[in-house]
Amino acid sequence: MAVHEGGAAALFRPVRTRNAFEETVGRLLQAIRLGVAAPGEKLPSERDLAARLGVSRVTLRDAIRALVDAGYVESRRGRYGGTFVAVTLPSPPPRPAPGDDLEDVLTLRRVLESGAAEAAAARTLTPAERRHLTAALLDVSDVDTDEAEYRRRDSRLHLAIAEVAASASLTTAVADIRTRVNELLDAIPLLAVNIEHSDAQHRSIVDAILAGNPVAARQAMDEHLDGTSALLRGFLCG
Amino acid sequence: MAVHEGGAAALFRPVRTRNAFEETVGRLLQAIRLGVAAPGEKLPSERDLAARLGVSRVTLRDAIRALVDAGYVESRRGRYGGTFVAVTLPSPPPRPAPGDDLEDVLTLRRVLESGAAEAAAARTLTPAERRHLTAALLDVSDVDTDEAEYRRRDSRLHLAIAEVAASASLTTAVADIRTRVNELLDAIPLLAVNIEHSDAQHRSIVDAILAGNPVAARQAMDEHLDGTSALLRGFLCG
DNA sequence: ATCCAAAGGACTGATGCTGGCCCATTGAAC
DNA sequence: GTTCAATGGGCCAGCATCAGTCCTTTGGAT
Repeated sequence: MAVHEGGAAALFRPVRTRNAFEETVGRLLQAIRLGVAAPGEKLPSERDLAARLGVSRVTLRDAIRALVDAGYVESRRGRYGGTFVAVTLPSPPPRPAPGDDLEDVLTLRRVLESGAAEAAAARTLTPAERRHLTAALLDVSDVDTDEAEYRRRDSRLHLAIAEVAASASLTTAVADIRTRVNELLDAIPLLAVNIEHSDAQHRSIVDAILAGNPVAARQAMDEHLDGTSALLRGFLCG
Repeated sequence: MAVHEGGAAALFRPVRTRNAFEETVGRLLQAIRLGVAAPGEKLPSERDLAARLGVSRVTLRDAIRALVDAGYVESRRGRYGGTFVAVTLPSPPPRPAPGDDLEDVLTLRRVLESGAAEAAAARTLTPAERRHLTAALLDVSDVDTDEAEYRRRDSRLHLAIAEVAASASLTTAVADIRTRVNELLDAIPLLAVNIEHSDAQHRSIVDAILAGNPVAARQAMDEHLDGTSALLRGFLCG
């Protein structure tokens, strides 16, 4: 009698997809792409970052070196020096075919992000959290025609929603799934119409969360996600 | 201007919590604890497992050795030999205080598992999937007073629900969160009353999924999870 | 003008993990 | 009874990664 095949795939998956160097590059890229580290901003010092990422300074430096070469960051020596996110970011390399995992990504995103919205609305938010959320919302609606910048602020709003759900693991999961979704979005054009829709939907979501209405928050998020899901399916699958 | 503090914590978290050996032990233990590898069953061969886990055979063997020493598995040499899950599993070591992450775990679990139930109900299941789900349901209701065995079958049912949601990443996430929940459950007693309640709730969940009713599936799962959440909060927090 | 603290840059020895190779054991098939 | 294939057991050279240490650059404080 051998192990049950169904669940085995989920558990006997690779323990480590990438090595420490690659993971580190990925993590930094993720921070830049999601807008957590905005253009021009300074990253933490190498010693600090290495400690936070649980990686040796050598490995971190190799990763930073790769990002410098690729044009994502710049390093300056001396006191008040550091590593800075480039003011003008390189455009991401063209992605290969998204393949089977389109539905995988969309399914997981719906579960995580709608769940986060509901969980956030179910809590009693502190004033700081309410401000954080509102600020992120205003940021998104305040972009003039820079597609890349819009996508970063959009990600930051969605991350902020996950944050106020007050589950660190959930925030992490949302950050990961957004990175995957963004990779797919990079392959398709962003239309002004979509942005207008999104802005209105963002407002509904945040309103529902601030009002403490979990059902409405979930529903608003569902609607919002359905929009981009349809967009992605249309461009990538049709 | 430094990086935005909120999201930074989610992204600048450790790249690797544990080393390859520890991760491997954890993965195998997870498979055993969740009942994916049931007592007496044979694990895949070392060469096969090492490949699936993306780890060298040396590392895998070290991990297996640790599990042999701990009494979780037994190895037999020769053709038709292999590594077998022990027939009587050791009881898990007493856990330290669960601490802050109780709410973290419970929040994420609700998001993932209720989301999985809804996603599963939203699909049109194949006959094989319907059978898989039904079989897992019958398995759970068919346990006589063996607490550990009950928990394994319970986990397998919940995993089966995630599987029929047809998102590999979601299945993985559910497996991980269940491992964390089970660690907490190990610290508290399981009452017969709870089992009866659970059986009825399991039936409602599966019924809703088979009927293709996402709203009912989510609601049933929410109710089910609320039960154990309350139990855990009561025992661990009060 | 000098000093100094904070940052990046560079090196080294120790350790973990890998990939490959061969040996030892077992039970079925012939 | 011999053979053979599949499996666990063990070993080793090489590479990745780590922790620690020291050097270099820079600009504000004195």
